[in-house]
Amino acid sequence: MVTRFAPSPTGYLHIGGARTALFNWLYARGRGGKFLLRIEDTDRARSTPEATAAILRGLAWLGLDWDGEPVSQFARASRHAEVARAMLARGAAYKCFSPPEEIEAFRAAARAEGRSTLFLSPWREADPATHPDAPFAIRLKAPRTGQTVIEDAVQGRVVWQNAELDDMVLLRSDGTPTYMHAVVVDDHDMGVTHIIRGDDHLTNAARQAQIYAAMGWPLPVFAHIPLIHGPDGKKLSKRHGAVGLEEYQKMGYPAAGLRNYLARLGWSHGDAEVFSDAEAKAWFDLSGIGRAPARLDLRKLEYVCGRQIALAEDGALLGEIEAFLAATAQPPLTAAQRDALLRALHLCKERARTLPQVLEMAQFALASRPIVPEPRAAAALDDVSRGILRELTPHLQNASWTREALEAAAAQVAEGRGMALGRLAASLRAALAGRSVSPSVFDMMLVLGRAETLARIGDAAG
RNA sequence: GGCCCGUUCGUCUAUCGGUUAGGACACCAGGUUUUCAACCUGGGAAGAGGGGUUCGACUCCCCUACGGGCUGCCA
Repeated sequence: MVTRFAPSPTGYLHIGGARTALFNWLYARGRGGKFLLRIEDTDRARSTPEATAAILRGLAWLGLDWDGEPVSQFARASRHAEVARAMLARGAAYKCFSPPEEIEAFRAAARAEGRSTLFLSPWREADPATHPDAPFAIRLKAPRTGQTVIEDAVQGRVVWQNAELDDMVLLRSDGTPTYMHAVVVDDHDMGVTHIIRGDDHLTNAARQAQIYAAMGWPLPVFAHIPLIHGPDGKKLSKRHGAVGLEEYQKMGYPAAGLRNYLARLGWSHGDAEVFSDAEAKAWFDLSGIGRAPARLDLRKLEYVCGRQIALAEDGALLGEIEAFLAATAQPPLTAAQRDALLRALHLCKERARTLPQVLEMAQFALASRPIVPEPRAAAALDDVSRGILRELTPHLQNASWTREALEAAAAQVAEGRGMALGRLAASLRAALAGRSVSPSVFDMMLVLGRAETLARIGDAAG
């Protein structure tokens, strides 16, 4: 089986498009099929190489790998024309000499009078001998009676009366193919067996089915998925905030979290909420896709991302962090920082929902001496606190470097002073991390090691 | 205007004729805690409206309302 994602390169990769791509990818990857990419760049005015690059970059970041080289629809124009001529030859299409302005005028008048705007070309049954020597479009000779039926894997059986569908243009009078025709020819030639796309194409499916029928090509399975809406239930647009996938990357959502969240948006597998890619591939099925549009909920996205961060392997998480730093134009990690981060990551995963939050928690490992405490942390380093830190120092020098021993040493000193361990911990946190929020102070000590820990405490205690 | 699709807690959803309508996010209360989180326990919260069909409808049919899509020699 073969699926595909076919975006128009007219801008960034839309979050909705990313989900469509994800569904196609999951379906193919879960079944040992192929996932192809086609760039629908026939609109020369709006298509740009930059947009194509942005889309490929977005898919790569999301972790959706495609098979083979991306296909350019524009590059296949001659093939589209060839098929249109073949349809002409077999009588499935005809030359229409009606000038576009004339058709437009007809439609305008029909609309104004409340009549059907369905245009029936007078050239449909014309004798070729009467053809003028003039520009013509090639139109599909669509059936005028009966029905066109799509057994949609998501929407169910959808029926159109053929009398309500007009003869669509396949090839324009300038010889270029229309979108409707190019899509069918490409999907057929690429061997696409399952078309999973937004339900804004549901009506198009009827017209495309007519082309498949005219060529005698087998109809692929259609699955028209509902679009993603904004929190207000309206179609997702820029006024809702972020719509481009790259914006989500820059906000620090990990790709694994986005994959998980997006998969659950409009699709479900029982009560499963947080799952791995392997599980998603194994479970994903067209029958699990809902029919109603889903709204984007950033809070749940964050929750899922938090869980995925907690579940991530350190190496994979490090990769996500480095991609995040690059995407947000921050300085890359030094080799020493990489090592330190790798050692500290297990302390930061459980308590972060986004990558910047991981970095925030890992600050103690990334920073180097002298640690300059933030104002909030500095308050925990008054004269009394520094005295206590000095008192604690010899205990730490002698303690075995285990969490239990370190905690016992601190508890002993705190008790001796008749103070709560929490207050001593705050001072240690300020000395070790320079922050008022960090992982457990004893965990930080284990990661930093005895020498670094004592050096930082010495710096702070004066 | 015509055609087509949709409508379960605030949000994502389960249910595929018989359930006290389940789960998750969010929210509220409590617990745990060296910070922030995380985590644990408990709580409130839903079938758009109206007709049918049926012993019995969230589930099937019809109408209405409200959303959305298509209706191009755009994609």
